[in-house]
Amino acid sequence: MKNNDDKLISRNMKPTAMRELVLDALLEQNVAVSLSDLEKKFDKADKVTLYRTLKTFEENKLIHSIDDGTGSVKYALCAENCQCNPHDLHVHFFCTKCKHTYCLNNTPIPSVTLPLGFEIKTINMVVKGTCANCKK
Amino acid sequence: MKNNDDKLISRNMKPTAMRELVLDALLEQNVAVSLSDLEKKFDKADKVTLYRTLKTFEENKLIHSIDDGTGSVKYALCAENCQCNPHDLHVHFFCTKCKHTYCLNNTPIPSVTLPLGFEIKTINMVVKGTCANCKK
DNA sequence: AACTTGTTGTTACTTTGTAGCTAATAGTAT
DNA sequence: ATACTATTAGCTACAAAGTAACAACAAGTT
Repeated sequence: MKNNDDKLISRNMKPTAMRELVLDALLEQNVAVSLSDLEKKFDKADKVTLYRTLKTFEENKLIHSIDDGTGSVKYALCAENCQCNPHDLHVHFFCTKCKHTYCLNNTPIPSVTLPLGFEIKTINMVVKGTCANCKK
Repeated sequence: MKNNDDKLISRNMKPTAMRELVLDALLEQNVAVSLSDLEKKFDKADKVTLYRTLKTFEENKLIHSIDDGTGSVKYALCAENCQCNPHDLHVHFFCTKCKHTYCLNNTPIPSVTLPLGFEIKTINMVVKGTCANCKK
């Protein structure tokens, strides 16, 4: 628990009970989670509070959001010192069978050359298909 | 108008008035449009009809959908003989200033190497930043 | 103890996307 | 032409996601 507090503090957030709980939940997952996933997990907790907890985490770059095309945004932990710059970003994978969204942390987003005058700030790259688990 | 009919017919759709209208609207745009954009444009037309027209177009690969992360799916015309396979796909660009979503038709999606066991079906790649128009 | 600031809970509303039914239209066979 | 069939269009209604506004609470500070 102390560990998680440190994570929160080092990202300039007060380590409240709610935040510890949500951070714990994120830590024990190997796939990205949505707001409604969290709602199901903590069915006593308020939806808006969870929502704001995620937003706060995101603002402080503890987690990043993934728009995987399912209609609900997913969230996953950032790497230790991530600043969410384009070169920090990795590819995400959505499995159409198990409906899980993975961070492919070892698959950086390839660089693209844009037309003249277009300036990149960030990239979202989602590959869809079947994951290693579902292929078996 | 005959032109558009051909486009519809060659993609196995009956050239109805509604479809011609929507196709026209898509043709005259150089940016991707959302359902609500169309609703504003044709404020006499029913939202659900527009919705289904887009769905039909998409199924028949006349247009493709783009999830640009704004929360509303955008649509844009496919190239003449597009089959929407991974190698047919191009990068999309969302300008955070003018809020327009562009098809970068000349910017194919770079290939990525996935971890073992992951099988690709399709890719969505959206670059966000400032477009050439807004940079000036 | 009173004040300030940040966090949580409640309610309520907007926007997207969509299902289900009905009405209109058109294409086909008698 | 008429009746039958299949598509397409319009209407109503609803669920889910995201979020704004405000009140209640907690915690730290003078």
